Amino acid sequence: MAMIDSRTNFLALLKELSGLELFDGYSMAQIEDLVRDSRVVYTGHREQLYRQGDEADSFGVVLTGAYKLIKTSPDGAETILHFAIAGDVIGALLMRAQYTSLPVSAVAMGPSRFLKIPKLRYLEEWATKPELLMRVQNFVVNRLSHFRDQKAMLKSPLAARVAALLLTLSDSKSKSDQNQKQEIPIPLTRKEIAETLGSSVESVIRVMSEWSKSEIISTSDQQITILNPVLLAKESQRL
Amino acid sequence: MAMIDSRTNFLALLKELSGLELFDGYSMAQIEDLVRDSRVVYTGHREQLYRQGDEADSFGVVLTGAYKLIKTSPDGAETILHFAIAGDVIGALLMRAQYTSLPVSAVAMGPSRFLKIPKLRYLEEWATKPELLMRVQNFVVNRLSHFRDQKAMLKSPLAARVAALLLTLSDSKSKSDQNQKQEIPIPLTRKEIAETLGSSVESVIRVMSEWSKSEIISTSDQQITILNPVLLAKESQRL
DNA sequence: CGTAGCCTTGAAGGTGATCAATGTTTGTGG
DNA sequence: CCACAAACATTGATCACCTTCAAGGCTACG
Repeated sequence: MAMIDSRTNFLALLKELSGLELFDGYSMAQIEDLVRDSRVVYTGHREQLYRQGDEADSFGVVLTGAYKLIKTSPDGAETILHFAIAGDVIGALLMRAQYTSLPVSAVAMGPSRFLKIPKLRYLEEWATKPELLMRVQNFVVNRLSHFRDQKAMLKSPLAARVAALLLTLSDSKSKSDQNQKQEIPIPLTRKEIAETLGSSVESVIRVMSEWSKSEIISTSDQQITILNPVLLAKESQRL
Repeated sequence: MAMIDSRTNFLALLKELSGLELFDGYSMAQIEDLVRDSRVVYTGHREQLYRQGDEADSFGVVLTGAYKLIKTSPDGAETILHFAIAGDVIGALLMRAQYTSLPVSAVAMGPSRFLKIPKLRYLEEWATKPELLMRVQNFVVNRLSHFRDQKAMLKSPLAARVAALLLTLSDSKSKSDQNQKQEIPIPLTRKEIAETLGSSVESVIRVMSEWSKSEIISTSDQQITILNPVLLAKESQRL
């Protein structure tokens, strides 16, 4: 179950927050104001942080681990809309006006920590600071940009779309965009890849096992490693 | 060619702007501050308002008509990402930081008018007003929400996706969501529908001519009318 | 030790893309 | 105002990519 830790060394938390892009340049005191009344939530693997349809009464930041944002169709099919990794902001755009219900669920991928900030805090503190609003927008812009890229690849064969997804996810870190091998920073199942691309598990598996054979990628557990980014990039351009 | 009208009755323009959702509740004087140095741009059918890759040095509001936001792939394929109708804000999220190049092109669908506001104005006026930023965010949220809905339908048959698109576009107006027939407020070709859904013209035509025969929709020129919204909604739910 | 989640492989079948050809409407320049 | 080009709509035939269905193995976990 999700556990709430209200007693964690508060100073340590502030320090952790000040390392995030979102709060870059803010003083500890300022950050303290912004996250007052917030709580750190621990979620285990596959545990729900937010449930689609519930009232949107908080937003927050991913501290460690990752969450997938899922939309569940009436017929039970699930679509993954976004992978939120550490530093990512979730739900901020819903914090306005009256009642809003969550358009998606958030589910942890592996043990993760999330800083849950109450809606009131947003309305009173965040929403009055243009600089902060702009920073939040940054995250939205990134998400929009992913949507754009994925939509533009709708007519490409599945292999190209999978390749592009893997490259994007590894780029998130973009430590060294050399021809070196790159790890994908989140544990990712074939099913999740399929649900992200609107495809079927089996098809994704067929595509990826080819790459495993030709040593373009390798998987152990659910850690995918891109062994040959150059070849994978070539795959992503296939017509 | 695009024409710029810097002498239009300025008062009339202000009045027009004050009728937009974006400026709802703002005084003429306030609006005047926000749009100082802006120009009304006239674009003809199929004419480009913005070109993908160009520098993002302005943003703005659609006054009349409509624009489609297109992403062109290196291989020449075009994907339509968004239909911006009157009142919609375009490009605002790009108005920050240093240099940014436009991720999409904007092309007029029929004769349209656009209020082009210089980047500087955004940075100095808009970006300092939380209330205004939140309003702009509203438009982004809507766009995100469309992306979500479309992505969630990726596994549905083409007919369902076309139906959903038509319903969404007619809902934009959402004057009366009765079972009455509804007009789609923008001239729309089958090719554009295909490019929106990542499909082919021929397939879209096959789907839609069925509906024409069964009197669910009708087309004259490029004006599509939904004759039977209920049946079309049923189509959109087909597995 | 049994269930649940994940991975894999094979076979069959369908949806929709592609190619090709033609009609229709719109727009443009002589 | 006519002729020609460009954009749009349509229909048919073929075929590939993926989905679906089925069955089995593997690992983790209570």
